Amino acid sequence: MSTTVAKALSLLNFFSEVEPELGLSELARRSGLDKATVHRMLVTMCDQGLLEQRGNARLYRLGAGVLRLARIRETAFPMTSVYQNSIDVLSSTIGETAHASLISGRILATIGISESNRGSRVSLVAGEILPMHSTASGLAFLAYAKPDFVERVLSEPLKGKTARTLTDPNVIRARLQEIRLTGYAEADQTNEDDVYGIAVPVFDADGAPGGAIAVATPAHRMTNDLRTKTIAALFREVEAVSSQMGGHPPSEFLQAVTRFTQSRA
Amino acid sequence: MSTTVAKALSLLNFFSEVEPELGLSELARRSGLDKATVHRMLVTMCDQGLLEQRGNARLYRLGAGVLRLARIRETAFPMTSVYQNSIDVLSSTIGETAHASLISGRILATIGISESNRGSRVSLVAGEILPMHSTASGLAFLAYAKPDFVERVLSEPLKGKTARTLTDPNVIRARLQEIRLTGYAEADQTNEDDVYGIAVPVFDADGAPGGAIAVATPAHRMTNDLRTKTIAALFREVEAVSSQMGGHPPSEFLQAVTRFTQSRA
DNA sequence: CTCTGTGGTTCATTATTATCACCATCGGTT
DNA sequence: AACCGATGGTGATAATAATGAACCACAGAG
Repeated sequence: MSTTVAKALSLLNFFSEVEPELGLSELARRSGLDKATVHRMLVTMCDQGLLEQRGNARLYRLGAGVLRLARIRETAFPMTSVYQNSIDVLSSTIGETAHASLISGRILATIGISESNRGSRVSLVAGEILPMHSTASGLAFLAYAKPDFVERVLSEPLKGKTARTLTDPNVIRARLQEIRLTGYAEADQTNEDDVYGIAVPVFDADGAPGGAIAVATPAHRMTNDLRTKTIAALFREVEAVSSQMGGHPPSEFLQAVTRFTQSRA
Repeated sequence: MSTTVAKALSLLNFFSEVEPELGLSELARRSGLDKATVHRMLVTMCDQGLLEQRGNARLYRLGAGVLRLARIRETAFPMTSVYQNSIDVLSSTIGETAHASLISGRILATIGISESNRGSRVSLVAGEILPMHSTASGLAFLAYAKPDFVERVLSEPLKGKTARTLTDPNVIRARLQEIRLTGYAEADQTNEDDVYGIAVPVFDADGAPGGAIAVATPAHRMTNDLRTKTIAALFREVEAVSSQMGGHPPSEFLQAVTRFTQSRA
């Protein structure tokens, strides 16, 4: 994080669906960097198209450059379309909100959402960053991530999002071991009150986790039946996604899936 | 361009639909930067999610971070969807390939393509950067851009893409004046042989040009009839796009449109 | 009219960055 | 095998670019 490029790019993480425009002082405050420093970075990022200034207004927003880059990536390596397909299936069959996330550097980024059409449902914001330790998706990813990646995450301070969030690294390590045995991760109100999440990792061609797909349910609505139904659906879709993108889940994961399906029969 | 952040971000411009993955040495060569420098930049950009390394392979490609950023921008300020709609209409009514581009920093980036379904048609690559001086879109944009922007573009060396490319700044300035009078720009094989482009600028809420929409036709197929038909369609769509996005074309442009429609009646 | 916030600028100091040389590895040739 | 020319990647030092405090100008609130 000591490089200037990293500092500049980290400014991009402050933009979100709910705050798509930010001012100079605001960004300086949040990043902890000097106003002059931030200003220079913003100007160069505008110059490169990653950001742009709202006409007369002084606020900054994400620029057209990100649209172009995303388009290049998506035409060369279609992933959002594949994931979107699967989470659409999930939300319609389960009747709850589903979402997909991909590892982006060291953070997990939501890249697809499919909300259920029920009146009461979990609502998510596009492009949100999922905490690794408190979300089902994060835990599912961590369980299969490289050990040094896991340790880097666990060495950082783990924010308690709710009263039930796991913040003890040792407890989390034990949890990851459980997840490796079952193949899926659960987050019962550990990231947000009243939200029960179940997630499954998605793997790339090298057997490394590339992200996760998940279903988020209002906690009070979760039953044992819905739980097994959701897990089965997630396993089905992770299989579909893997085959479409040439992913190769590790044998450890495939065995867990087999155990689950056999125990149901 | 002297700042390190700009140098790092400029590396992103070497990725394209046809070359979605690039190696360290290749990027160093094209950028003219030192290998070690480029390597450090690539590592930090990977760390920030803008890039990622293809598993075991050494090549770098655009990361999931750009997908996330694009999603945030698109949900907050939907533009690609609006543009896509218009160019779909264009390509189907005219029967030729249409595309849309947005200003991204100092470059014009293709963010939407709608190819015609004819056997012989102009084919475009997604995410391509359009030269300002040799494409119809570029000229249409320049004609309404701020003078200092125009001069900055014209002060750089202008590459002759074909035998017919305009490279003399003074000739181009005169051309921009003509475009302001007519409201549309034409590029008869000035960017690519056998390609005849017609473009119209799109304006944002402040009356500044934000991009362009264009129709590209195989040059041999262009007739006076097709020409006027295309221009009329472009004017219709730029009006549609403007109203949907709250754009405000300057009076100079609106007058040119009026002159065109009256001359047809 | 002050007070406090904003976006933006300047410039001496300092810390980051660029550069060179280097190493390990791979694949094809001789 | 030995060689060659690529490749990706690494470290130390010289050179450069980043930093941060103080500074404007402006706008809205009291």
